[in-house]
Amino acid sequence: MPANAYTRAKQPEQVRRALLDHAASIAMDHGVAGVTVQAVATAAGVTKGGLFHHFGSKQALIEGLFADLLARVDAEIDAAIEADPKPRGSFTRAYVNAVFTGKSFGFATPWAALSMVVVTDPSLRRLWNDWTKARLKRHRATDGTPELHIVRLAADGAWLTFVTTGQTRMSADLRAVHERLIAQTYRHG
Amino acid sequence: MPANAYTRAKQPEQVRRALLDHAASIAMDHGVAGVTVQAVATAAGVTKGGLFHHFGSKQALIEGLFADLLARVDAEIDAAIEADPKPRGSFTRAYVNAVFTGKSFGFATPWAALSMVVVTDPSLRRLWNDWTKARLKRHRATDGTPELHIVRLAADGAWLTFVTTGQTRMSADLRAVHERLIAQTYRHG
DNA sequence: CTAAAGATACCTACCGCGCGGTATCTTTTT
DNA sequence: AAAAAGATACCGCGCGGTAGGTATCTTTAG
Repeated sequence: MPANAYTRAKQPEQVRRALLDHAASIAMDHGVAGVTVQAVATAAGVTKGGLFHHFGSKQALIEGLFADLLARVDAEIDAAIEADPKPRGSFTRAYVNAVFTGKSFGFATPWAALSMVVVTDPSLRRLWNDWTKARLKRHRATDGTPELHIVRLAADGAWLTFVTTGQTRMSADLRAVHERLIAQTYRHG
Repeated sequence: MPANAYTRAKQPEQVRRALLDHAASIAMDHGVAGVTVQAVATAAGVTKGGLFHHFGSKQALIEGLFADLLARVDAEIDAAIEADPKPRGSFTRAYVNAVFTGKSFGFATPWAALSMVVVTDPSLRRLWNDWTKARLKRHRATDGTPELHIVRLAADGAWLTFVTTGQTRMSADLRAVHERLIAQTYRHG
């Protein structure tokens, strides 16, 4: 009934969420270059001014998006580790599975677009490095071997391959690599 | 002696080279975002108009740069394969060595910055994919096993790690991974 | 309970900047 | 003379960001 966006009910939490969600969506559909302040605001049904109220700068928006996505990955990996009966290599398995078939970290996620800007942007790079570093320290007892390290690196490489080939679905080749890497986490060094 | 760039001797080949070289240099120093038409032209001692005479668009400049760098990598890898006494895994070894310590493809090269735009830009992506595909087909007899595939993927992953951590030199950790991967190319599946 | 007062949410309108690109001119080369 | 090489001056566009207004919500004083 408002007809005018001015007079509608104010729901800051939902607007903030909408901004993050649409930013992620745009990144997925049109690449990171498509993530402009104007585009995100419009998609979320808000003006640029409104966006800048929630995020003081574009940088802040990107960092917010990144942190949001990272938190989901974190939860997903924790859940996977907990469900894994075998402690040794459990983190590596969770990580590999997350990369290949994860709901929040797999190929068909905003990460595909976002991972590129992570490389570019120093502050995002720091967030990512802190995360990996903390994870590594935390699972050093179960996943500290060089063999498992290489397995994780290979998963990263597969990820890179996927991104550069621009596929939308996993090829049979990648599936084979996935299986092989998982199997490798059960081998003893 | 010219004082005025107008009256200096014209050497189109060298100017073209200078444009590509400085574009690469800028990409290394200031990231891919720093590679603007103006910046490249100025660095090469030419105006924008001059640059556009050699490259009809920025896209053409980037593609030219990419092709140029790729050609060097190609040569380096060919040389490494030829110098390798053992045929089995020779391409994988050449590739891994190129990634870790290569003069034209390693960490301290313009590739670190350029690889990001490769992911973004569809046409560059195609060039890269064609290259890898051709290489893979060519060395299928000696490097076609899944084990070697994973080794190459791990090298890519290590490369990604290096880029995201923003280091300028190789860590001891990465050196260890390098050795391990090379060793793995000598193992029989 | 009510209404003023303040904070919060959001919009409209604008700005400066640097980008890629073009048109046209001058000089050199062939 | 003609073509190539390069300079100069300009343009439009979209970007991130700002200023100041107007709603709605929350708190508090009477």
